Amino acid sequence: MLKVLQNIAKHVSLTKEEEALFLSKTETKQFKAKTILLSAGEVATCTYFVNSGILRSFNINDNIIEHVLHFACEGWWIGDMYSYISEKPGNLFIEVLEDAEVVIITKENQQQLYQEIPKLERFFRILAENSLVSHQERLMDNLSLTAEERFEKFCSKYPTLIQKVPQKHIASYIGVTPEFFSKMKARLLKK
Amino acid sequence: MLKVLQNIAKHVSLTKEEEALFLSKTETKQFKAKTILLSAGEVATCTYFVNSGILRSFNINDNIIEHVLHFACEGWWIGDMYSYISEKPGNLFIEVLEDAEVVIITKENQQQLYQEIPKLERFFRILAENSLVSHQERLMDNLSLTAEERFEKFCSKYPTLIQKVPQKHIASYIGVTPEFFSKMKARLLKK
DNA sequence: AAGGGCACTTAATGTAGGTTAAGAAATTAT
DNA sequence: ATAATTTCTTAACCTACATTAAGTGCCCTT
Repeated sequence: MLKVLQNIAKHVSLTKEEEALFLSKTETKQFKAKTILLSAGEVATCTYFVNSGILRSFNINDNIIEHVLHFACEGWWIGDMYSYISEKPGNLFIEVLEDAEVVIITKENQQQLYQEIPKLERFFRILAENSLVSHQERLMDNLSLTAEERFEKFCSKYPTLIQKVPQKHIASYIGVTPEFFSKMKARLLKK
Repeated sequence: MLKVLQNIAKHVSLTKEEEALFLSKTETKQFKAKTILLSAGEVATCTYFVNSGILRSFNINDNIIEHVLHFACEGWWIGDMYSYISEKPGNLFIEVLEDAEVVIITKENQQQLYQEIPKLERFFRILAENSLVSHQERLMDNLSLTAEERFEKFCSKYPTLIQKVPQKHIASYIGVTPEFFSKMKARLLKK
């Protein structure tokens, strides 16, 4: 079965007809690494589900410094929620880090789906709640843990990502500079 | 009209019967300042809506240092989402900072309400999405702004809170020690 | 295979914010 | 009112992490 449907089935169960309806309102596309799916300043009109590959969302501060908000690999959803719900230009970029296949839902179609399959309202509620919890945890971690502890937590939480994405992006996600990250890593290897 | 109902009406419209049903599944209580509504280690079984007064949620690190996750005053919802959805013991305390009147919904009742009034599923989806957006913004702010900038942002976002809650809690929310916060405030006043 | 960028490392130096400690001011309790 | 606690301030000193800068390795592209 398709990965999106499997993902939805984790929280709500759709009939075959509903699944077909859902799929008819989505589009699946392939993207090469380095493709930008969304740029800061644009209004986010879509939500993305990753079938394969890796994406990241990030913003750019003072036109110089990038901050990674989120990585998304197989089975994850990603988007710019702020821009999506406010329909205002957002601050996030969404970029393909590793060749990816992505399921795309436009906001328009998502709204229609909410009318036609109210169960999806529940699904996306649960998705938002879970995402909220992990953002809360990350926020508290940033307030109370050292960079080293945050890195360890990252490693145990996303073991596959460490080998696959440039470490400067992991540094950014953790909240340190690439230089400090490199030093910290060397220190950890000595132990 | 009651504040909770007004709050719900911002996103979905209920009939009189639905409103009555909703209210029948809630309980409104008064609490004195310093009351602890939820302690770390407990399973959160309720969500709270603040009619009046001020609450805060926080965790305690290494049994010493408190970190404020959230303030909630009139018209805000508060709870321990992690514990609430996982039904595991949580890390958060919820405390009354200023005598408060609080509308309480148990998880059990909330689940029933989802069945009986599917529109509430949408309401709480929107609530979670909005909360997610503000947590994302705060996370990025913690990564990219200085303490001073975060404080200024806090002031413009929650102007009423500054006079009302002990500044050590604001320091904690911002992510600095009370001592540094005091120094920073003195510096800002000189300008 | 050579050249040009990225990504990573290392090291010197700088700074935002933490820690410790002690006293002053403001609340709260008696 | 007075004592007791909590909150806030100030100041000296400390550290985790940032900045700058230079050098190394390595994937791309042609």
